[in-house]
Amino acid sequence: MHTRAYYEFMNELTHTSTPLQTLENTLDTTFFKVLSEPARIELIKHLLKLQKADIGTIASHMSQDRSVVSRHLKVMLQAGLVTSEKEGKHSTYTLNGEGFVEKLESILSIVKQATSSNCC
Amino acid sequence: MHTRAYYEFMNELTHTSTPLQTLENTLDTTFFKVLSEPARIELIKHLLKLQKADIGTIASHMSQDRSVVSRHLKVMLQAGLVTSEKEGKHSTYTLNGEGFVEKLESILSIVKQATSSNCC
DNA sequence: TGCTTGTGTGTGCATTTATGCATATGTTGG
DNA sequence: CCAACATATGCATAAATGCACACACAAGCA
Repeated sequence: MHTRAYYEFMNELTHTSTPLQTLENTLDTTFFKVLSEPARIELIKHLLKLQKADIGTIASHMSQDRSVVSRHLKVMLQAGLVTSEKEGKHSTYTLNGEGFVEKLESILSIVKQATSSNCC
Repeated sequence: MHTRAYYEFMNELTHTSTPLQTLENTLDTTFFKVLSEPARIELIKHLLKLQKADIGTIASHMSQDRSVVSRHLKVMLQAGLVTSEKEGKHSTYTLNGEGFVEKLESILSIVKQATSSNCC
């Protein structure tokens, strides 16, 4: 399952414009906001270890309640950082490693370009 | 002028450990928190254009008050994203483009490693 | 020296936002 | 219908923002 935001930021990766304009689009704060929360970083860590897991399993490794973990995953899902899959009663979550890396690469590329001497 | 945090994260770049441990150290939320605020992204944009500017000049391009801009710059200074320099009555701020890029590169490197199949 | 102006920063305050927790609701399988 | 899981919803708390104001400090001038 992919959200609309997921396709939007995937589309961003191939989008080109003036450096400063592209920088503003790429440095969307939502992506960073997702990563600015320690609980979500811990979530990412667990997803890396577990590869694919339901909320109950993830929550059992954390101090927070299932409902809290669910909300965090919802945010990460909207940002395209994780993908979810319904398997009957369970919903499994997986870290979107590729999307994560690609997003970082696009940010790095734009920042490099914007900070180069012959940009602005 | 460089803060203690600046040297700390510069030191991080050469620090090596197990992938998951390094990931936890590298994905420190403070760096992302700095970038999760739209006003600070706008600040970065202006610093890119102006190269080097005092707070008054920057604030004149933004809707926020000088005191607000000052506080944001303080946060970015502590994160090592900008550097400041005192020139008599004025304090000029400059975007630490190199540090920014290096930080992103180190994050990308760790995430790539952590999300590779033969990591955990 | 003493005063004033301009610049940067600290602080109190109201508001917004997000978190965590508990609980309720929804949904699927048995 | 019940059990198990996920998710939605109030609610209290904490944290950050923006604003206004006050303070600190350097520079210029009478």
